[in-house]
Amino acid sequence: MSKLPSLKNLSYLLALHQEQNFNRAAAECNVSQSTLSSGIQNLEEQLDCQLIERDHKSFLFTALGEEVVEKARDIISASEELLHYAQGQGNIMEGPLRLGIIPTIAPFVIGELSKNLQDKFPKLLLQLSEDTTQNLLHRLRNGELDILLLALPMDIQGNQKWILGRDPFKLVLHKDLAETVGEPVDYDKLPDRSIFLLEKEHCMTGHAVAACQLTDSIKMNPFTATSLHSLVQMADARLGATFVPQMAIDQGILENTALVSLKPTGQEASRDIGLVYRPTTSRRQTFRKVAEEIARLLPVNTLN
Amino acid sequence: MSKLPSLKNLSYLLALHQEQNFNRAAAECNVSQSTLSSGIQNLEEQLDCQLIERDHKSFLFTALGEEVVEKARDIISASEELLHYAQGQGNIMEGPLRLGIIPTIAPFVIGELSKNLQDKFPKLLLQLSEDTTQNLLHRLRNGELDILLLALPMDIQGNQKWILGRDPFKLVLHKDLAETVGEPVDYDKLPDRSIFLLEKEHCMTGHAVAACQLTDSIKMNPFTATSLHSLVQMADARLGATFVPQMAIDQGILENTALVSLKPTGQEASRDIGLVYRPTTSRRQTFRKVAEEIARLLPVNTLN
DNA sequence: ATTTTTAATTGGTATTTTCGATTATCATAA
DNA sequence: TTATGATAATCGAAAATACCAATTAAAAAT
Repeated sequence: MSKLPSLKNLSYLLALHQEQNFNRAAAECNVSQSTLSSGIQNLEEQLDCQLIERDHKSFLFTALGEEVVEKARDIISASEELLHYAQGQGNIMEGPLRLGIIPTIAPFVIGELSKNLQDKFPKLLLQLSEDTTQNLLHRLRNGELDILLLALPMDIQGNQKWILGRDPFKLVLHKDLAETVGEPVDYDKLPDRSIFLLEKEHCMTGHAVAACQLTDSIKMNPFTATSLHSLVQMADARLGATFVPQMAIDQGILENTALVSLKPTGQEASRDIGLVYRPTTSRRQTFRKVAEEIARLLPVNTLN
Repeated sequence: MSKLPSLKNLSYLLALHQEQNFNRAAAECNVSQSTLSSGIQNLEEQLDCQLIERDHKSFLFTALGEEVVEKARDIISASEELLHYAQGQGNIMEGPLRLGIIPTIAPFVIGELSKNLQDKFPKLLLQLSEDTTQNLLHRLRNGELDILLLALPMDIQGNQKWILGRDPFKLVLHKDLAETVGEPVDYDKLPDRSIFLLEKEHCMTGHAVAACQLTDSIKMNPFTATSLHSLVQMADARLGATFVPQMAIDQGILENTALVSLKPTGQEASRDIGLVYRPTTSRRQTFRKVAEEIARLLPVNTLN
């Protein structure tokens, strides 16, 4: 049996893949450029294959090299987890936990969540990161993040998920406008172009449109906001109506406004909230406990 | 950041766990006893925890040590897979594939399967192992086997599975006896204690009894056989009736006998055939192709 | 033409790994 | 009680390796 590749060399490869430059990668690993260079050559010899194509000035990862990087990432992160686990004496609720959250969820859960986790698991070091779904998924894959709190349905690529709960959408509008619309909501009574939404980078836009059966509706205004708080301000200025998730309302986003929230048409106008993680993780138990904490904060908890 | 544990030391730990003896473990790893001993100590220092309790003569793995072994196994096998993958230039259908099969499936698929795999993937080295479900699951966990072909439903512990297809049970009896029973089968017309089954180590016994709704029936004979071929011989000797899976009949197990097969009572008298693998594997693609080959050999193919 | 940037190479040093021999401890047999 | 055998830890020397600084080689930028 040939010798296993060393974790050190694999980590050199990962750094090189990330930096795409020997010097920077070497600095990243706190070794000299020559060390990293020969480490990579060493690895190629051991694996008996070409990982990068060199052209005397620059280089390129081969297809096989890219795949080796993928697998190496899993191995390195599993090793890091083992190290951390053992050093924590088997206490799974200890050490850093890097959680990524999309912007239409983050502001309405992180306050309560970090307080509750701090109380229950004081040694857990929660590191939050707010970004779009696509960026978060990329960073999860990279090993830069451990778990993601996303709105579903969504293509989560090769990852696994737990559905934590449901978050209903509410139609939010000025109370004067609400009177002319009445309940149940009849979108036809709204003026054309009077529904404002977030930029399409935010998955909530798609979810709200789908959930409320408004695809291609003339009612929608082409101007898009970058945050829920902007949307609320616009609605409060009588510019029109918008959709706001229940969790934002529960957190008081409508306080000090003249806005009211109505139940939209369609019996299931809601998004699912899910926790997403790599299938190769060895920290399911840790994640599960965090999942339970998050689920308790949601408008509708469906975690079984 | 503290240094990652070396794969070498982790493999020493695994060997020690398997052999429960420093000398044998060292021999297993092709190193001296002192090397292995200090490797373990080294690992304990790096992980900053006690993995084994020593009492100057013998030793015992601590609870934490056992858990570290579990995680280390995943890391080592992922590394082996990476090595193998890269050395095979990314060809996933190459090198050894260790497949475990239960005795009530093995004889009826391995002939065709190994022939087909040999034809399609000549570089794939299929290594078969026949054992009971429980032993196979243990060996899968150990990293001793890569995938298992089992009959389901079954507790497959933390593993993952694909359902490949269905295998109906048939009631098999001597043609003279069959005349007195008639169709549809009425078990009441069979003499008491005239149904013979396999030893209870074989999961097929439970599956057949459940599928045909015969729990605690007075019709069953307490004598149990160790193989399907024995059962068939007994039925042919007019000792009674028995259940035989369709795949065995398709393979001609009833040839040169005076036996007939009848459809048992109960609309779903069948077992599922599933392929089971570790959730941490990185060879899903390889396994999937094997799964497809196996599914094609089953009486009812349900692999989607 | 010169300088800068990049990765590979070289040669020497420091570190780590490994082994064989030895020691210490215990269980068991004589 | 004293040998004997088995075990795991320890020690010191030897071998393997990992690492760095300096250099080279090639290309790109100035």
